[in-house]
Amino acid sequence: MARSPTNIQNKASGRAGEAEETRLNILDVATLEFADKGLSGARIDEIAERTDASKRMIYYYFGSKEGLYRAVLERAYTAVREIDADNTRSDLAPDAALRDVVGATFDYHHQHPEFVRLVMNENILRGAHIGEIPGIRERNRKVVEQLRNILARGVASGHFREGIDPLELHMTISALCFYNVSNRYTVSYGFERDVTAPKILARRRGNVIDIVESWCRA
Amino acid sequence: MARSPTNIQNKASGRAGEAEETRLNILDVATLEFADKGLSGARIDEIAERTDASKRMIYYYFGSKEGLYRAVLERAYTAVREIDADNTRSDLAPDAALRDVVGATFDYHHQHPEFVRLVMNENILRGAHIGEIPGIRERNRKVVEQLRNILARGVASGHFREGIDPLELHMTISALCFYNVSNRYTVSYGFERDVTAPKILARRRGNVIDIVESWCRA
DNA sequence: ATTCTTGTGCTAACTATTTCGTACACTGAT
DNA sequence: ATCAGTGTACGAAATAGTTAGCACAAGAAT
Repeated sequence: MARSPTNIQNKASGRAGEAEETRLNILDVATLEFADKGLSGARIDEIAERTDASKRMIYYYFGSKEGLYRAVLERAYTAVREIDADNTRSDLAPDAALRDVVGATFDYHHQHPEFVRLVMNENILRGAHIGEIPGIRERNRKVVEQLRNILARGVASGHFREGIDPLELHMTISALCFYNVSNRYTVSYGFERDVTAPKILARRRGNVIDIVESWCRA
Repeated sequence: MARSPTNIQNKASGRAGEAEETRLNILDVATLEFADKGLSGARIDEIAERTDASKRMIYYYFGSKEGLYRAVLERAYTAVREIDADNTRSDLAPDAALRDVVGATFDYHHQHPEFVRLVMNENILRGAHIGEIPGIRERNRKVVEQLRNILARGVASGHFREGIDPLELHMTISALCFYNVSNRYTVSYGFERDVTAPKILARRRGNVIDIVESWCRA
C-alpha cells in the first residue's frame, strides 16, 4: 500500500544521465499508449515491451500504473504552455491578436492529438487526476487573463463589443478547436470527408476564427 | 466475496415480454456502466450484478462484451433522433428555427451526459464500432439537410449571409454543445465555477445560441 | 593500489488477482 | 418432452504488481 517515492532524481551518482533517459523513454511510450487506449485500455506489459526498459523499471520510477498515467498527464499539460507562454500578443491589434490566439489554439490541437486524447480520457475519469497536477490553475487563469486583456483592448479600440466574459470566450475557442480533433471519428460520419485533409482543415480553421471574431465584433 | 445468495427476480409467469424486459434492463445498466468507465473500463461482472439478471443472460442476449457495447451504442444513437425527428421547424422563421435547433441540441447534450460519454469513448476507440450501427449515415445527413434548409430560407429572407456550409454549421453547433458536457471536468479547472449550475448553464446556453447566430447573420 | 561497501539502474521470473467467457444443470410453460 | 430462459460454478487467459538478485561505478578502508 505504501506509496513508493518515485522521486529518484538521478544526479550525482550512478551512470550519469542514463536514469533520466530511461525515464523519458518510458514517458514517451506511455504517452502514446495512454493517449491511444486510455487509462484502463493501456497495458503495462505492452508499454514495457515498446520501451527500451523493462516492466520493473516502470514500477521503479513511477510506482504504479496510475502513477505513470499521472506523470504522462502532467508532462502533456506542461508542454501545452507553449501556446501562450511567450505569446503575449501585445504588439498586435486586438482583432489580429484574437485571430492569432484562435489560430494558434486550433493548430496546437491539430498538431497534438495525443494531448487531446489524454484530456478526453481524463474527462472520462471525471478529472480524477487533474487536481494533482501543479500549475494547471495558474495556466488556465493566465489564458483567460490574456483573453480579458485582448477583449478590453478591443472594446477600447471599438473593434469588439462590451459584455463578453473572457471565460466564456475561452470555452468557445477551446470547444471549437478541441472538438475537431476529439470527435474526428464520429462527427461527420456518413459524409465523404476526411477532417484531416489539408483543404478541409484549412477551411475549418478559417471558419473557427471567423466564428469567434464575429461573436466578439462590435 | 460471497455474493448474494439468490437474486430471485422472477415473477414467473408468461414469457411474453419478460425476455425483452430483461434485455432492456441489461441494456440500461450497461449504458450507465459503459458511459461511466468506457469499454475497457467497464466490467461485465459488475454490470451483471447491478442487473436483475445474471451474467449468463448478458452472453445469452448479447454474445460478448463488445456485442453488448454495440447494442448500447446503437440504442443511444437511436434515441438521439428525438432532437430532430419531428422537429422540422418549417413553421418558424429562419433565425428562430436556427436558435431553436441550437437550443434543443444544447439541452439534449446537457440532459444526456451518458450519450456524450459514449460518443467520447467511441472516439477514443477511433470509431471502431460506429460503422456497424445502421442508420447513422442517414441521421447525420438528415440533420445537415435540415440546417441547409434553414440556411437557405434565411438567405432568401435576408436574415443570413450566403456561403455558409451546412456541414460546417453542424460541426460548430455540435462542438459548442458537446464540449460543455464532455470537458466538464477539465475546462474551467481553477475557476470557482460549476458548469452544471443552472445560472451558468443558462448563460452558456444563451451564448452558444448567440455565437451561432452571429456567425450566420447577414 | 587493492579490496570492501554501498547505492543506483536494471532484468527475469514469479504471484495473486481480475476478468471474460463457458459448461452444465435446472425450471416452468406449452 | 421440448425449449426458451436462467443460475452456479468454473476455466483459461490476461494483467497489475513483486521478489530476488545482478552489474556497474564511486568512495572508504585496508
